[in-house]
Amino acid sequence: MITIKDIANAAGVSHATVSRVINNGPKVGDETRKRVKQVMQELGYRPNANARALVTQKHSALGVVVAELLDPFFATLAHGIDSVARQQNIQLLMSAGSIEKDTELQAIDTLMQHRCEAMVVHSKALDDDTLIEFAGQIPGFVLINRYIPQIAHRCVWLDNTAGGKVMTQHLLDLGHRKFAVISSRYQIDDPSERLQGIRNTLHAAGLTLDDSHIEYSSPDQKGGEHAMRHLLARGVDFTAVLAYNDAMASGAMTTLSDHGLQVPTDASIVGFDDVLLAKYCHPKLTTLHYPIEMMAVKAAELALAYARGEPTSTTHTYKYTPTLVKRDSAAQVHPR
Amino acid sequence: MITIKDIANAAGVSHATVSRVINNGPKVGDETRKRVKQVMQELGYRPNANARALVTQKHSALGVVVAELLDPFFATLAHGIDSVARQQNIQLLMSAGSIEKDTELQAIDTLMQHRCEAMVVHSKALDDDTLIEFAGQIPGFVLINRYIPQIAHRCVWLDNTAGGKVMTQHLLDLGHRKFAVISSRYQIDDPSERLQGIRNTLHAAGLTLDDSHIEYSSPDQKGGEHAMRHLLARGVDFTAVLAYNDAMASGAMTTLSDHGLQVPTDASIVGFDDVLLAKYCHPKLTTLHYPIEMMAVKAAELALAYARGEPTSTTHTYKYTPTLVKRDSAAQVHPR
DNA sequence: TACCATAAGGTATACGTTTTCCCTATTAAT
DNA sequence: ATTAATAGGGAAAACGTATACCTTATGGTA
Repeated sequence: MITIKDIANAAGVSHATVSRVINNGPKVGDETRKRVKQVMQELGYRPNANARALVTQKHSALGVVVAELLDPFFATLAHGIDSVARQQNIQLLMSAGSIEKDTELQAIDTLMQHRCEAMVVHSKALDDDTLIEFAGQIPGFVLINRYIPQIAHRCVWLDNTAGGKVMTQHLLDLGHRKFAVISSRYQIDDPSERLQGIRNTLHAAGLTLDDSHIEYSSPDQKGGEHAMRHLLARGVDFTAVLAYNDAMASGAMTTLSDHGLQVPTDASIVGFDDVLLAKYCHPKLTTLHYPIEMMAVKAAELALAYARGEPTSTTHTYKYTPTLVKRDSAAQVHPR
Repeated sequence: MITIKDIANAAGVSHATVSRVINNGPKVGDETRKRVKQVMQELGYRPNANARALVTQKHSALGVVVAELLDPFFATLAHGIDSVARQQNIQLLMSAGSIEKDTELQAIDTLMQHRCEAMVVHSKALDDDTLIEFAGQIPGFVLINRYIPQIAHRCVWLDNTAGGKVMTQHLLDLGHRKFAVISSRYQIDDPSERLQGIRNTLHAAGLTLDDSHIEYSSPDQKGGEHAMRHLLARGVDFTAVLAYNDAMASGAMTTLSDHGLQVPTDASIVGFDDVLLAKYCHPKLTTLHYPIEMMAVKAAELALAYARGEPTSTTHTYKYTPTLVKRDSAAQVHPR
């Protein structure tokens, strides 16, 4: 592999000069600059990124830790990050953390070994303290989909409680009074925050949500089917279902349909996330749009800005709110 | 950041010994080894991956170039690669190449700048010669979804022609004789190969496919809708539709439904890829399963093996064949 | 006892950059 | 004409690690 010295020899200058040309540094004449560039071109020089990172003590790449690449939600997230990385001509170092403590930890650790200065992390398994410590060590450490007060200016997050509120209010407005909830069984904040939003809103309307009307399951299609089967088996009385996400909502609809129940005639259902699925399942899902791509872009920009040491407002915080997308799965309550 | 020398001092050994401990090298006594490890633990030592890559002249990461992270197809691909990377405890360097010559070139170039030895590349925009040259320079250069004879042992690819054949044969078996094809307008090999398979099979059955029965459009939902609109507008007579992929098939179904036509009663339709969408659209798509995850795993393993210089069979080639998944969108031809 | 093989570990160099400090002409200022 | 400033560029150190080569005990063997 051809190095800076080869260029220096071929161009009859010192390797310092070549380095200056590469970095558009000062102290090199127009003519020399041109000649060196010419030689680099001819010899097909490719700077050694590792040597560079070593001497500058920082890796130029943007590190990304997501839970699971397969999930369309994370694909969208990755896409958002990629778009700013590409725009700023920056490489992506990506790992999947699979919502397990060890894996997430290891993913971040590897990034640190590369002396990665900017990273966007989606962590659900690690505790606040651990993340706060990382934030202290890594200039461009930004969390996505998580809010930790102590490092609020490093968090780009969704207001789940508001989401719970919006979806519930929509169903209330449609005249529904009997609710069932299909939630995620994972012990992360999101489900409980959304549930809280739901509870608050029902409470304000003079209703309460009995625990027996909540079913917990895995946050995917299968889990949705499963949860709905339980709800029906237990004879829970409802006209509206609040699902943790679109996948669960879609699964629930499958089960309803298997039992001869029509959506939205016999029951309304509202999802969360607004992934592709929501548009293509039948009936089309009324759901909450999760502006994840927008959030990902913000997170990436933030991470890179912090890494560069740019003065970013520490007071400003990055909260996003999901918005209602009305489609066909939720309708006016059907009079019995 | 704490280095190997700090460890050496604290443990009262030379930094060479510390390095040996890190790499599980020989020439270090059990006791010393333990002590050094202890110190590393205490001081929270994190090896500098850049220094390492510099001195060893190679980056340990596995490079990945895909077209577009958003596409579930590539998400699945990425997932397959990630699974082997994780298993072998290797980091992923990922870029999106977006099927543009420059971007793909730049993605590979960046990977080379990092002296990445193993890479799985999905390139549709670069020409054979360019890729052959990269293969010559990079030990672990593996192409996925592309076949180039000169570097056959570096290619993990799908037999598109066989795919075209299988889908056509299935519809023939169901009694269909009037076909329409919805293809991709991109000038890459896949569409024409699949079309070739379709043509061959029809020919063997004594039928021909008139050019007017083929509609080219962008390979997504919108493209499928658009193509089907054209087909209907032009009054093309068909009972079966062969779509380039599931997204187009799904779009085509939307248009059919908008025109009051039932699938599969009025027209059968077969997709390609078997992405999530195929299972969740309505009716469920009969399609060809693209074993992309399996292929991605193979490609990643291959890339890493080549990079390590392991003796891999140069004679063996990695061709995969899509398999038919029967669902609800294709049925016995309806008697008029 | 003398010799050698071996185990354990140290010394020093190289990897390819960036960057600080220094040197030498040339030009501008007095 | 002399000095100061500046532009252009070179020499060398540093980044953190791996490793080839060297040194020193120690134990075994003839």
